[in-house]
Amino acid sequence: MFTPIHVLKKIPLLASLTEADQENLASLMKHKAIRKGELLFRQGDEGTALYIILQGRIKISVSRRTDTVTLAILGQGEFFGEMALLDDLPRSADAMAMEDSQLYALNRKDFLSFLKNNEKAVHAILDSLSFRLRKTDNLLAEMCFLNLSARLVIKLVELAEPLAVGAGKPQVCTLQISQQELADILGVSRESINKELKILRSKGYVSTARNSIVINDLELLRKRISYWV
Amino acid sequence: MFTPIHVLKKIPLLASLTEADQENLASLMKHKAIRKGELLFRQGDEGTALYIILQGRIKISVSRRTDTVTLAILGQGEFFGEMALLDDLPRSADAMAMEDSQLYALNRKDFLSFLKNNEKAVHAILDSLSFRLRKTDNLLAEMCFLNLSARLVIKLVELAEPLAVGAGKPQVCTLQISQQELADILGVSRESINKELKILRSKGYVSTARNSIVINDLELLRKRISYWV
DNA sequence: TTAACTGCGTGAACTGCTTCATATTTAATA
DNA sequence: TATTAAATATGAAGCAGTTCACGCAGTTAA
Repeated sequence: MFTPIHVLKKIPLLASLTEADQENLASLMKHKAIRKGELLFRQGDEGTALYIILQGRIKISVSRRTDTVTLAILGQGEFFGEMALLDDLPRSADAMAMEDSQLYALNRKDFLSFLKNNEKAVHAILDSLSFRLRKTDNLLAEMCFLNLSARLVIKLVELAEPLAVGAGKPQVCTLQISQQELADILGVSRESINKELKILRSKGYVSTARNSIVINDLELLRKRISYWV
Repeated sequence: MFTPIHVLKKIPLLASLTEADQENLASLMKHKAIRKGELLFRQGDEGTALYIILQGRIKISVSRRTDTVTLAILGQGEFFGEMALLDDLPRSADAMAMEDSQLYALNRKDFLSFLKNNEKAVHAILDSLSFRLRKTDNLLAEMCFLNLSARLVIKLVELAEPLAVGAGKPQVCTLQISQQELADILGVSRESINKELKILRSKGYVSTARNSIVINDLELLRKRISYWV
């Protein structure tokens, strides 16, 4: 069976548990594999479970007609889907796998009784909700205050940050993302993204290819942000 | 002393408490009066207390240079400022009194120990954070999907809803708000709001005056929303 | 009772982003 | 390998909302 206990240990939500409790909880969770492009749930669905990402990336987004706006992209160790369990309202967004992914699913009943017995887990949830609220508020402010050029650079750096671990100079960083996905994240058209990337390319900040953007020097982009923020 | 216990009883956060506990908690809280236009705290401040609104309206907003975007307007019975207490980060926004207001302030230590001893209060906090997160996500989606005409009507109805209690037909409703304030809420310029209001006025939906907008028939506006949403 | 200020009303010019149309390149698959 | 589909590239036209400029009316302060 697939039991990556080393992943569980890294999850803040579960960090407070003893190893025995972790294993115990793990046995309650259902392992779930999902292929790129598949929907885990969609807006309006009843919320039945919380998900923890063992591997892969999950996109949380809201759609209307043909338009889509991406609220978050979550990766290994992060969890999502707890909101509908807490307030008993329908799913507020879609959750889709951006790549083949491995998840743990914890159903409503087990999640709530887990919360009841683990004060630290409650704090982890409170922390995470606070964090997300701050992030969304920020996003809203950015949306109002900054134009696309600025928002794109900020988002590129944000996406690159977790990938740029090495200390080499210059810090090169490859984002596996399509222009359409970037457009959805920033709430603009794909063409606008393309136009902005052209400018960044001409200035040597990035190189682009199909489904990828290479940041040639992350530090340079970081400096560029301070112009606006 | 000013002890509006009838207000406390209506606050979901405290509803689970016995009357004795409510009085006890009330004695821990500091009463605070604040005049229109005064700042309770500003972005970047250290978070020292949670506030409960006894009377008045508090605007939560973020500013940059001369621009402002309003994240929420809170009224009687609502609480705010808990985020910075939960995650120990600086205030993420400004809080300003839109009118002379009466508040209760509960300091960090008392709030956290209150949470520790009241499971239901924890749930109230979780609920409220979930609710706000849903609301902000919605706002972001609206911002991306809808033009100003739509967003303005939606916001007018949202602001009018709590004031329109009577069942008279048509439901008339007066909003005490300036065009600048509306503009800040919707993240657009005052001139744009003025232009849209002119259209709504010409169609008979609203009448306007200095610092006020009268909705002539709330139901009519509600119907108008369904065109877009 | 002026004077100064604040909030509203409005037009003109501008601009950032959208939409549409059309190619081109690259990857998937029959 | 040929065919199809998906992602990128780019320009032209349009439009929603901004900025700036100004006038006006009601409200507050001197």
